[in-house]
Amino acid sequence: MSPPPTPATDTRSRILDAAARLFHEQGFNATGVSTILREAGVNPGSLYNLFPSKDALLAAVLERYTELLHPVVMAPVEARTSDPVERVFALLQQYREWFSPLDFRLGCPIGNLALEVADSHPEIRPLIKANFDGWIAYVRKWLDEAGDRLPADLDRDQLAGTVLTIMEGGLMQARSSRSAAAYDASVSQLRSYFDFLLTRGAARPG
Amino acid sequence: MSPPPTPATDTRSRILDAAARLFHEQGFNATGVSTILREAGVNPGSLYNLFPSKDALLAAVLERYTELLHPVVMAPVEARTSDPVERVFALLQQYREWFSPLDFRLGCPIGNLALEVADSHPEIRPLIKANFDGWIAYVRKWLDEAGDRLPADLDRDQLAGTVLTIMEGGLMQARSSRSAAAYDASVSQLRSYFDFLLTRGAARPG
DNA sequence: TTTCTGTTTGAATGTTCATTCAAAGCCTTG
DNA sequence: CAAGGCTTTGAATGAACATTCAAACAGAAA
Repeated sequence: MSPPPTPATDTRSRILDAAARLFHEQGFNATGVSTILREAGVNPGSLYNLFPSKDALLAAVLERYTELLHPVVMAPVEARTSDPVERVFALLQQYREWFSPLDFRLGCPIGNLALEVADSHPEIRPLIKANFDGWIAYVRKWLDEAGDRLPADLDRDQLAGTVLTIMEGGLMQARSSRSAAAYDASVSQLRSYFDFLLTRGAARPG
Repeated sequence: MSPPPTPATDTRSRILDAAARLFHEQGFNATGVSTILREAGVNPGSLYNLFPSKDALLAAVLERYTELLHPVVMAPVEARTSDPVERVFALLQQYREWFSPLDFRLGCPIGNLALEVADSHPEIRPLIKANFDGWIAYVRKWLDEAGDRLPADLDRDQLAGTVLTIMEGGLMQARSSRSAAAYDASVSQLRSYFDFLLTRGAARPG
């Protein structure tokens, strides 16, 4: 799973760290390779020895996000609560806690890239989709684990996707207003919807 | 309301049309001024005579979107149905009809810019927020018009914001997967939530 | 016709961009 | 120690970038 410890591993990590941070803070197009080089403490030749192009570096950053989804995003959520329904809201709460200290100046690193490079970089789009799919799969798993607390006729795939929709759409508005209110509003409405679903699940026949 | 017909009015329109289209298709940073000039059939001096900078041009594009919100976005929706609740879903349906013919290659022009330039261009962010606020205000108005069909204790501001969340978050996923499914899923869950709210409104005491 | 204001022309500017490459260095293997 | 292959160095390259400006032009006013 982890690559062999060749001399370039450190360099590769430093580049990926710097690139991921800068792409998140400034966007892909607005981040110059020279800035990545400076922040990573590396020369152009080293970067281009490891990554054939800036686009390939972006691809590597997105592959890394996929790898980090469990340890960085999902494991802390699952450690917070064991109730599958509460895990959904713990996940949404975690994003709030990550971004509200910065007044929502940054958005979701994947979502930002999704809107910036989705149709200009055909080879990147699948990597973004893979991140979204992985994220949704966890939510979907939790909804499954909720079993018959949720209505039997509920489309759980749809609902899992909607949780991501709420997170991304809410974060976008929070960023535009530099305030948590819009994010909280959407999460609060989702909670209200879940309350309804749980009532309907509890009232099931048989 | 409309500017006086000075000779530069046509030029200004052509530039704004081209810039709006290109920013939507390619993003702000990925669109070169030279491309805008070519597509608008205009020379650099003309553009810089009317707009002091590329950033100022972006600001003008966003002001124009604000002006077009009613005639282009909301009036067609209000013409489609007079039922205020159905207008919410007609609005969401309209975005689907705009973007599905292009396989969701483009996203919401405002949303795209929101994530791309929100924190690098401080003077632009309020213009994005104004667009969002105007959009939400229509939804909010419709929710008001629904009167006691909706529960009295419903936070209608929150719900109106959530409708935008669903649109933006759904569109982002539709773009990443090049498919309407993710968008439809979120709209469908919102419909289910509205059905619940309408039931609860109808069942009100008194 | 002359003057004036606003508009357009388009070549030129200087900067920043992603990328290249020959040379030097390092580290492992024989 | 010698050989060979990654790895790093960092100056150099050419393209694309946003922007400028002096000069030409257009149309209205006097």
